Amino acid sequence: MKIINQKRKKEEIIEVAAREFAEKGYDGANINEIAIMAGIGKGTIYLYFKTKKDLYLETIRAIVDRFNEMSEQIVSMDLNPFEKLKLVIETFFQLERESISYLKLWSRHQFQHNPVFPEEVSKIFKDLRQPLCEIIEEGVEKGEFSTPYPTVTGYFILSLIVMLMPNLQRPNSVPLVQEEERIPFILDTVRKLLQK
Amino acid sequence: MKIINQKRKKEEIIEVAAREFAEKGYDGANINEIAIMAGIGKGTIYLYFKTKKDLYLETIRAIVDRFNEMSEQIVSMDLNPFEKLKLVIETFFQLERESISYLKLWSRHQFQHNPVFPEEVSKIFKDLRQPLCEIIEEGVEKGEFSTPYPTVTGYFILSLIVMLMPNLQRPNSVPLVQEEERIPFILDTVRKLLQK
Amino acid sequence: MKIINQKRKKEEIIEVAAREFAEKGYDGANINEIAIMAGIGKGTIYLYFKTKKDLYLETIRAIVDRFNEMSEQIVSMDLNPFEKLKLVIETFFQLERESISYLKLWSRHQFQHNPVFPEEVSKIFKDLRQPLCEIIEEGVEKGEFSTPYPTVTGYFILSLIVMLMPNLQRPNSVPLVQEEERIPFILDTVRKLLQK
Amino acid sequence: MKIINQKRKKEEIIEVAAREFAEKGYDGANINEIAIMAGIGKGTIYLYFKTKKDLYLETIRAIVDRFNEMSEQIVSMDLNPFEKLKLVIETFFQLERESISYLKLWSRHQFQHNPVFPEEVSKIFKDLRQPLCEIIEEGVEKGEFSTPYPTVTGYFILSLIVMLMPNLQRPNSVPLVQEEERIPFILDTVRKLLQK
DNA sequence: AATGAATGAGGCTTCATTCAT
DNA sequence: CATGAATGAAGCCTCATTCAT
Repeated sequence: MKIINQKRKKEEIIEVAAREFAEKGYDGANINEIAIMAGIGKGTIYLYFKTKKDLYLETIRAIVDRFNEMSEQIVSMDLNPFEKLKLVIETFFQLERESISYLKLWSRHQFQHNPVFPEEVSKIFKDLRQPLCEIIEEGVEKGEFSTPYPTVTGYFILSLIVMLMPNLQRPNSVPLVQEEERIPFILDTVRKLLQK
Repeated sequence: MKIINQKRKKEEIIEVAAREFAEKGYDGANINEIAIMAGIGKGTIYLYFKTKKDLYLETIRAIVDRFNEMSEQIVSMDLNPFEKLKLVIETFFQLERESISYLKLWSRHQFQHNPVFPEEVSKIFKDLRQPLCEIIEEGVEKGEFSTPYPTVTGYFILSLIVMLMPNLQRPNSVPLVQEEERIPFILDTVRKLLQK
Repeated sequence: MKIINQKRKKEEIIEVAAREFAEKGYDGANINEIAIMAGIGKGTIYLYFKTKKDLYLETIRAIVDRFNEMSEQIVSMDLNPFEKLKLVIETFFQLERESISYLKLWSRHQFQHNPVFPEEVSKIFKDLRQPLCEIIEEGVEKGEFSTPYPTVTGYFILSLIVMLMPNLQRPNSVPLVQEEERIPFILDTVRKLLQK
Repeated sequence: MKIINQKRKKEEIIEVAAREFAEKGYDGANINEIAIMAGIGKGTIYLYFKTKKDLYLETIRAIVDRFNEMSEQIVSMDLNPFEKLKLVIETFFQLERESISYLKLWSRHQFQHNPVFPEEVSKIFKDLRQPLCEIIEEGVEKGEFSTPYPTVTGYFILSLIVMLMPNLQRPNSVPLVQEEERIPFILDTVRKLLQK
């Protein structure tokens, strides 16, 4: 019972911390502000996380776990690879609406070298499943897709998805693709990249 | 004469600052270390840049300028769009070898929602030319390429290029594509995405 | 009955607190650790002691009381002064084996200008009997001892005793005197200092 | 030149720090207050000392060095042991008047186990010369003194000296010996302890 | 023009103390 | 009575920035 409450409290703090870290970055984030936003005292955070770094890494870890959960659900479904891809893509756009902070933090480390705790973060990201990659590999094995680099293509599609999320981009950096056009466009691109 | 020296000095400082910012991020970067690495006194930096933020933004500005220069050179050449694309791609891989710091800083703002000075950096990036986008648009106009979203496709190819630069990625995050395979693979992908 | 239990509880806490204070000093001591070592909750300590300072002072007070009890026993015995001195000395070495924490705390205030709560501690130490001093004064009165400063000599002997307790000294600071040699050496010194 | 100034600055800070540490102990001392008392900014202290602990240990080290200098001077003089002892004793009382902070800090670690950085402090105190011990040993060798434990006797005399410094004692703890009586009394005691 | 010694705002972290259960 | 989760004051330390030389 107590342990469950502890866990819930940690999750609450992580939720708030994710917002702060996503908005201001690791160094810009302020433990005190996180506490205030979480409606608790500064010291309370230290009951649940040993240091700011710890809080950050546990936040990253929580994101990885959440992503993996979703990946597992989709990958294990009884669908053909293309339908699975579509589902993953839809799920990402759902995340954009529901968990933009998580998505920001994830993308900051998913793509490109980031200077905050590279080793530790890399270790955590080792556990992150890449459903697009897995599905494409599966499709190639089944003979439904064709590409010389399935994994790279998976990451590549991922970057296209992210590119079409205005909230993850610099303002005005990437031209608007109408919301309802995004998924068809991505699927069309997938087809081009993976057709036999 | 004096002004020329001033300009050279600024460029030298920016060169060093780019290394520091690329390696440690904005907050992690240390003005004193930049001074030491530049072989000058800490105070001297403040003769050329009002604040650390200023130095950072001017560094970003310098990168944008340098990139634009190269873009201008290539775009204005008398080549067909596909050959231009190839040249841009080759130039990026050349940058990877010669100016990794610039590339890191550029990619951090090009592809990541980076939390440092988003408005100011966005303003600077507004001036950044996107040669891939321009060339693809040109190719579409000339009827040599076909794609519903030329600009997005330009950014998309860009992200593929970056993805194949191990130095810009988390360690072990993206599978190795042999160096001599990279450009052919990218060009092949370009063809798939832009073929009529 | 309840009050008796209260008293016993206080004594238990003080016992543990003495260990912690002796080992880590006042500031280094940790209320939570004291609670854990005492097998009670942190809040419980505050049912018995208003503040950490209070706990410290009551610990000192307890030590003074315990020492006084022993002093009273010995001083009131029907022995000649020299035998009493010997008994006191033996008692101190017994304390070294059985109550090293008490001894450490006592000696820290008996011999060192210790910066924690000097006034309050001084007030408590006013009540501390100095059996060596008393006995020497008695001996001088009875004409068995001779010294111009009986009290100082008492303290002086005390410091010799403490000096021969390795556990109270900096590691390796004072050369070893074999355990069985200590009391004879002290008594010999006493004779030198007090002989007529 | 610059290095000399640096050294002088360090010494100035140590001078002030010694006062603060002597008065309030390590934990009670406040870096900011030390800075204010030294008439400098808080950050300046950190130009000369890496941490508060470092400042403390360097303060202890400075005390040890100063004491050693005096010891060397006296021990190497061409006097007989008894006259040297007298000189050492006089020097200590001179220190009492001129460097009470140093004396307080020294005595806090010279006598008895102290909880602040015991290992590091012990290492520094290993270098502290004990002139009384040295002189007594010399006297024993020359056949002028007689005692089974020359070193212990040296420490013992030392504790008598300290005991007669009211400023190092709890208020009212040790009875007053008139200032002009102190040295004769100590010398008399020395004679008793060391006579053949 | 160039320097680097000095500064102090700001942020992380600890821990004695409180109080709702 | 007893608890321990929660608090926030307090203090160490960093580092961008200043300014006297």
